[in-house]
Amino acid sequence: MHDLKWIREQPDTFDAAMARRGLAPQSPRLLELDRERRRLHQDLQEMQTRRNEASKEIGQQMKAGEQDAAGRAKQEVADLKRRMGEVEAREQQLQGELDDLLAGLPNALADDVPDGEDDGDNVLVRSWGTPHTPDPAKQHFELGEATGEMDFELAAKLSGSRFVVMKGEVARLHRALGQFMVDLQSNAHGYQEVNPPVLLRDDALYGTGQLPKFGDDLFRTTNGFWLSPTAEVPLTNLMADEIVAEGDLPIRYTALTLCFRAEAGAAGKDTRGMLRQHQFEKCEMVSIAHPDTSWDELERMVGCAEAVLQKLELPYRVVTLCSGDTGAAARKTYDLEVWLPGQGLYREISSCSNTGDYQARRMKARYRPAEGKGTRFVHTLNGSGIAVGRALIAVLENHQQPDGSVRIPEALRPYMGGRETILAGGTPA
RNA sequence: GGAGAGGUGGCCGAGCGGUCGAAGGCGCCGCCCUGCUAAGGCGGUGUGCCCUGAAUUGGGCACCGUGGGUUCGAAUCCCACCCUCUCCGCCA
Repeated sequence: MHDLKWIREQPDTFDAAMARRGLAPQSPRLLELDRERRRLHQDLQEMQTRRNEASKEIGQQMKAGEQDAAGRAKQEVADLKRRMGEVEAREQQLQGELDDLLAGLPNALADDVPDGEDDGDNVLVRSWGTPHTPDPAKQHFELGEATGEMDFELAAKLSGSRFVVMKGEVARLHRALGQFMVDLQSNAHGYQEVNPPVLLRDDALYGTGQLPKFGDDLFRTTNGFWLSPTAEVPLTNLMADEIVAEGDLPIRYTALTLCFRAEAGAAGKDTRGMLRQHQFEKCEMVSIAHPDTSWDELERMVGCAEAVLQKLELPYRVVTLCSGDTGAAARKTYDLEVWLPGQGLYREISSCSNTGDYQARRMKARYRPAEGKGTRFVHTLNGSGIAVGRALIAVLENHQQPDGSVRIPEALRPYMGGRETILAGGTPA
């Protein structure tokens, strides 16, 4: 959601920002609606003022027994009310139109976001670790299916495509990864652990920007709940309609939750294996930040996500998403891409964004400045810290041994009952 | 799912047709008093929008769960919806 005052004051800047998103100039129509709406609003206010005055007069006249005067005043208010009804209906219509337009517009990109079409134009920031390709370099599903502990056919029986059944050591590894991540983000990085609902109401999805435009990507229950596509939604919406003290910022939350995505636009993409599932686990980080420090907070958050990959000994690189690849709610996004030797590619495993006040405006999340009056919108950030299913893939593929077994990285062993290796000799646990 | 109660300002809690943006208390902020502390005194303390302005200036409008309605006038009356709580049922 954009600030109408900003659009009024700097329509050219605003249109330039929308142009980077591939949109035609929006300000002429918005400002036309805004002008007309405000004109009607002023008329309405004047009529309301007069009505309030007249009603007071009527009260006094009735008390004083001046029936005639009271009758005349009542007539005046009756006329006024008829006109007010018309003006009010028109104003509401314009307001609705304006809200709909504004709600559908993407966030303005940060100045340092590179221009580009798609993920091919993303810009490398740094990389960590040395990608190596074991021989043989099996894909994760080959490793998992070899012992029967990762089973897609079994999952298809229950739920169709884009689901998996994990068993034994693979299931244990998956659980270990999730625990490890949420422990790291909460204990070491200061994010408060939260266990939120993942069945959500319309308002929550609207607040973070999935609605009204991207409902197709989501699952919905028959009684109107949305299945959370990421804990970003419940965690960020904890701040909806709240006003916090300036000194309370930043507020940092983390949660390990299931995520559900319809993957409507991904037909035929990544159909093999666990890379793209309708249901997956993710450790999410959300920061509620002061506007002055939200860019620093973004860098910090990326570091918190990177820490996971470093401790898991997984080579990765950090890229800045280009204009065409940056999500609608974000001002700027860093992706972490982990090396997957089975595919011989870097693949996204975390995405960290600063949305500025875009989501905060939608959900009315504010803080009270220590100095001065009024309230200001907070900035909200979200990042994966990190996707559990994809981390599982990365661990299997990067730490696979020639015999098909997989070495457990040091940091994970406490969560694996001390085990150093799994899938040894193709023997199920 | 059945029966009942209720949704008012940061919190508690009055108000039940006009003078209510809303008593009172708590909390918070400022000042005063008390040679410390506690107690006490005075004042202030919601949000959004519109007009105006150099301004944290002046003025106005709206908001007492949400949306409608009745009325000259609604926090107060009526209707619908949402939510919360209690008991019963079911259940991890």
